[in-house]
Amino acid sequence: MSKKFYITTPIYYVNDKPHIGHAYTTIAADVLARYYRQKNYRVYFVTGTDEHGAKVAQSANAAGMEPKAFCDQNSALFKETFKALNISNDYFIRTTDERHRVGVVKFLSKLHSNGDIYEGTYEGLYCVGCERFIKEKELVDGLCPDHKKAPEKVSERNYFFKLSKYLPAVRKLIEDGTIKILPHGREKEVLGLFKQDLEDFSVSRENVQWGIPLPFDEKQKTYVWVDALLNYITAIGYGDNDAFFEAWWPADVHVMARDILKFHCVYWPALLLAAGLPVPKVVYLHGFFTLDGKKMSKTLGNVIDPNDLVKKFGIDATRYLLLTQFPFGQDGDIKESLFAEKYNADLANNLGNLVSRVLNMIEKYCGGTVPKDVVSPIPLAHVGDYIELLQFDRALKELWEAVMKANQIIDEAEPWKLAKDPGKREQLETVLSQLAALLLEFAAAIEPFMPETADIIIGSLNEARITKGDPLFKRV
RNA sequence: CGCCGGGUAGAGCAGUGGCAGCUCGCGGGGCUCAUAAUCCCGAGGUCGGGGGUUCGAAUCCCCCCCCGGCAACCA
Repeated sequence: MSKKFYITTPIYYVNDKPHIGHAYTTIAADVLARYYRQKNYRVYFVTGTDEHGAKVAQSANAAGMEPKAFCDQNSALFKETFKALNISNDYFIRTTDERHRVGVVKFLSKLHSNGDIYEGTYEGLYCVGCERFIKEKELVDGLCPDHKKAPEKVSERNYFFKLSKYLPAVRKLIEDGTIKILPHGREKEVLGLFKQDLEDFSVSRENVQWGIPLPFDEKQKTYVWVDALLNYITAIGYGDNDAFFEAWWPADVHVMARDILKFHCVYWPALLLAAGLPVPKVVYLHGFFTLDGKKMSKTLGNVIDPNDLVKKFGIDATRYLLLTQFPFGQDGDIKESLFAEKYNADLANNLGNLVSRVLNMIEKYCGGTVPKDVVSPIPLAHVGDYIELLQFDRALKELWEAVMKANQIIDEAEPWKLAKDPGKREQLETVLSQLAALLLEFAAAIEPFMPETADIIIGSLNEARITKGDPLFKRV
């Protein structure tokens, strides 16, 4: 039996349309999923949408829709976008799914009966303008800095999770590497959190309507973050399919952006321990990016819709362009204006043109068949290792070095001259066969990143009669 | 206030103690199989500023400046 690999993205909040941040995370996870499938792992790849909470209810109201209808509409947008990006998820979970509700109820009931959930009162300062609780130290002269208004003192009856009881255990699991937090710098950040103010947190909301009712107090709704985290287990059958759940849990890797580190590296393991479940093996926090040096935001109007990129550059190019902006795991800046430049240079000129030259010469000089069975002259030794470490930029760099080297080989060998000299037939056939082998090896290695491109290259070279065909990437 | 990250050629980024690298762009040359593509050569950097450690620092330590993020249900 081959090894299993369960990989997740965060579930995305349906309050917003999909943007390139969502695309970035999901493409990265997709690369891993495809890579491990290629290695014959049994892979289960889950993404989905997070649909509860006051904010969604408000947005639905503003749109004149019922919350569920609003969620149906926006969740569908994510599904469509991921399809447009050729994301190979095995399952798409929605927190409004009935099976998710069943799992959440089971989970919370368990914690409640274990005594890890207790009733308390949350007291805080609430700013109506911000529509949130703010901390005393955030206030300027006793007023909300954004709205210049005094916050109201509000107390709310809530149920709390005994986080404090599990903190030492979670910390130990991180320190001894049972839960790997990557890249390495992030582990330090998480361990730093344990020295700060980690308190028991509320798992319910009294005045939120749009949510999953608590099994032990139907008037209260499940706090949306708890609801959301549980997707990782309900998606694989916690609550309605024990065998399936046992087969896949724990997650081999949770991929996400670094802003939700605390929820995934502290709260989530603690909740799992309380329920007597294994903890995830790896949590990978990738970097944040800015757009043209500015934070991505709706008010600045610099949000990029991944569907627009796909329309302009195609699916594989969009995947490539997003992952090659900066090292995965670090922060970086994305300049949309550079996409076209990089597309032309890397994809149209280097790779696309290489494929054209090789296919054309095989068609012209060798009658459309690869004459010899030889090995590629350029090894791709580390691509797999880099992918396993989520160093996508390095993997792609090694692949592109091979492409550039291939172009050099052609210029040095000058097959067009060899073709004119019958005495050099042997050399001609060898070099073209080597190039064909190189392209096949390249295609296999690029498949996790650019599945369609890989198929086209492999398909072209497997034709009974190879022809030049259409350009892989037209210049823009 | 706190916490995290960044400031390296015109642009985008690697490099974390030992002669400063890659890609794009730019200038010159070559080739003609190819998507005005490709190949070769070249110009271009006080590695944010200052101080220190060291035989030696972009790389380690201290101070400062600038940019971004988290803390706020936008990956």
